[in-house]
Amino acid sequence: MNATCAPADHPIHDHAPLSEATVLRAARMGSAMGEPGRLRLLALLLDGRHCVSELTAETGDSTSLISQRLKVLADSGLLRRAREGKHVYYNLADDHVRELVGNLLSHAADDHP
Amino acid sequence: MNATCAPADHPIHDHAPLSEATVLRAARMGSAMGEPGRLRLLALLLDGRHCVSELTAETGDSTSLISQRLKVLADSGLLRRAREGKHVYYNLADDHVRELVGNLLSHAADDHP
DNA sequence: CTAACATTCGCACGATCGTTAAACTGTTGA
DNA sequence: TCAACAGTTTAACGATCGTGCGAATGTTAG
Repeated sequence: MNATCAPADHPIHDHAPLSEATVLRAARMGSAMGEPGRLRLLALLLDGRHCVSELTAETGDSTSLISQRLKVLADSGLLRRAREGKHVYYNLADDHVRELVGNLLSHAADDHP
Repeated sequence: MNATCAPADHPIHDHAPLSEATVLRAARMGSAMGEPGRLRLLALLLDGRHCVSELTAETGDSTSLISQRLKVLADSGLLRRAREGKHVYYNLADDHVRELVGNLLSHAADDHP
């Protein structure tokens, strides 16, 4: 019945206006970052844009697999795609994403040194 | 054969020393954040600690389900757990995590306004 | 012991991952 | 123009993993 647990201990933060759609979009991004293979691609892309063949060479995975992973990342809004001749270049969507990925990796890095 | 795609266009960023273990830990966190139910819990916890029964009341989900989700979040390193009498309080692990979750949600919020 | 709060177990269902093979798309040279 | 080719994407399939539910099990206070 009674929902209050702590006597009086409410830090009073204002909720950002958290719509359901926002939660879904954020979860999609989190989920996209939440697989080692895709996260490794994001890490490589912190250095700047790369084309699919570069990424296949750097990771050793098949072109098909890399392409599928890139699609998930792009669909979630983390990557942007640009065709240039025979090659397709992928890049982090913006600096906000760059910061997000950087923070995630750095937090994981100095979590248990 | 030839791996170079762009003539000469290398932004020269220094890689953080990105160990495999770091990638796995980061992916685990991303994956934990990557499900709407769990992300909603993280959002609620931005305001400060909450006990399981509070979260159950605020979300309308079953205690069992909330507890399972909290376990995934805690195991990934995002949450800390503290028992206090009959209640178990959960809180974001640290300010780094608070920033991470905040960034993810805010980026998703103003992505497609 | 009982009641309140929380966690864990077993199971069914759906989602996701990687592989293989086929389909596109754009470039190059006869 | 057309055919051959490199680069990339898509489809189909089996295997694996994750999610949520309900029941059973802990844990703590009175």
